[in-house]
Amino acid sequence: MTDDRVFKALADPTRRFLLDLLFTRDGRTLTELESELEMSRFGVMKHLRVLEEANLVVTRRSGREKLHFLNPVPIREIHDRWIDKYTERHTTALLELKAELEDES
Amino acid sequence: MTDDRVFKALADPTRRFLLDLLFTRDGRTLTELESELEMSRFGVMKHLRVLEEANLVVTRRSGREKLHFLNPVPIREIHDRWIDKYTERHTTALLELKAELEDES
DNA sequence: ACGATAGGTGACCAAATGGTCACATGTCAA
DNA sequence: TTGACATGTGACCATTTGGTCACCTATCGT
Repeated sequence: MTDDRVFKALADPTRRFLLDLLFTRDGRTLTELESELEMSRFGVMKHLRVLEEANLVVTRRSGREKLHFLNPVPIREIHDRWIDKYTERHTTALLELKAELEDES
Repeated sequence: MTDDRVFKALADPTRRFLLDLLFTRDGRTLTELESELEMSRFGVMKHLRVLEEANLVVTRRSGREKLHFLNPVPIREIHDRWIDKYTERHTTALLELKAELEDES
């Protein structure tokens, strides 16, 4: 199963935070990402490698730097696996209701 | 973080298979789900508990039976976290292209 | 009432995972 | 060309996780 890498990659909070960082701005280098985390460079590197092998992050080399980009395709595939077209409207409605309730509290 | 439970729950292939089973047909009991897996009842029970705590599965008791239902809401939330509305069209197009390519091969 | 059936708990073990470090390679800039 | 900087590798350790089992409780049908 190739999807296993994706889910394993998403299982760690640090890796999700890295995706969040790349979601706000793409094309960052390892050292730039490292500066946002309370962790050694090696730890961050390991996490980025896992994300890359899961195809959630794609990279491009530029001289001695390696630029990281978010790839949303695998996320979309997760969605499509358990949300069928018929009930999607319903699910969205539930989410909006939940958001409203949380705003009030 | 409450989302941590969701991602941890999805990280295991057995749990994803359980979700697949419930996706095809809801309202199954523990023993019915167990019969579909090569694992002891206790293993399946542990997995179902993790899914339930992540709110990916909701349950209802009926006598001595416990019925399990798939809840798609957390899946939808994952999607919305990293797919912004603007690029969603683009991602869908990529997926369709990928599906076409795989059909041909 | 009572055996059979459905579900539940806690302890326990092997394997996978997250994190750090010493050390190494490649590239920039003066 | 040489020192500083960006990235990479392998070994290593503590913790978490997946799985099983002995034992227990609750409910059904007869």
